[in-house]
Amino acid sequence: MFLGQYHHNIDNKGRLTIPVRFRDQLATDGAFITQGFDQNLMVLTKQSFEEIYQRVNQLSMTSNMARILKRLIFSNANQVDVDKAGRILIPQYLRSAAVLDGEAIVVGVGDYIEIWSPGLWENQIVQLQDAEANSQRFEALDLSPGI
Amino acid sequence: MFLGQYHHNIDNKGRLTIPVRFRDQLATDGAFITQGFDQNLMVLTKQSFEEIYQRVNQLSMTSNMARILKRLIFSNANQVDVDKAGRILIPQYLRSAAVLDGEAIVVGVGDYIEIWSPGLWENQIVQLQDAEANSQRFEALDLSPGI
DNA sequence: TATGTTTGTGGGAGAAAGTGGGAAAGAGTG
DNA sequence: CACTCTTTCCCACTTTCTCCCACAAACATA
Repeated sequence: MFLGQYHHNIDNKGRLTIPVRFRDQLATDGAFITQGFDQNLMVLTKQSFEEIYQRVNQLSMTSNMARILKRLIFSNANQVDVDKAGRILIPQYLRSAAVLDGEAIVVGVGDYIEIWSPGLWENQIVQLQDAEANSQRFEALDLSPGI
Repeated sequence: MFLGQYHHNIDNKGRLTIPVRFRDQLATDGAFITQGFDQNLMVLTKQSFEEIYQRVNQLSMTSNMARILKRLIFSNANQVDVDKAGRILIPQYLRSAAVLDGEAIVVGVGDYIEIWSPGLWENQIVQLQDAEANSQRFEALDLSPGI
């Protein structure tokens, strides 16, 4: 389970430190990085990535949207290894896709990890802290038992 | 069951003492802390949190609302361990989200625990003690037995 | 009242995490 | 084949964090 948010540097070789709490889950059987839907990056465990792979591949090839989605996810995907110092190497084209330069926010969102440029993450926080919107969001989810 | 309210300090390392009466329930199989709905924090047992986790994780990645919900819930969450002295470590981003600095009110609200900054808790108390409002405001909630 | 125990709080030492850079290995090019 | 540029691996430093211990206050017990 990936939880929490961490601020880390990206050095001039494009390496990003993965928070300790995330490493084991990624290092066990490899991980994949690809472009997200919101000008961010996603890091997925092998298992999660293969699930998505299956699901996306079931989409019809004749659908324009499906083809675009496939390109977005697969053409930008890359297997990543966690080095001895706990870092991953982010390819240049992904860094520019997510406007990453020097620093990044590493966010745990349950099954996978998101990587954000600090500025864009700030925008997200503003959205996330909108109390009124949140009450609607949670109503849609209906979390009544439990909470 | 978590009941009562306690005033404790947060030291400059971000550690908060958990009242003795709450410890056993949290320490057994770990606990999770996350942002609440009213500028406070919630501490949930593993069991409660996993219920939410399952629910939220089933949402589709291609839904914008689903991604926001995941970020809202998971990026602000963290597993916490109770140390030998009975304290938990509250991450920096959660301390600032709940305006915690130096002291906190730990409140038991049944299934889970809330953590408040003393000032905001005072506001709550004022609202809670408004007898006239209390006689009216809960009309909408149906507490009839047997639901 | 004296004594022992539990709870809350603070701080210090050691370990671990994060970060940067250099050298070796590899790929690409003329 | 030689050269250059990039990539990968390894080492070292600094900072942060975590674990452990110690003290003080509160409480209970005799």
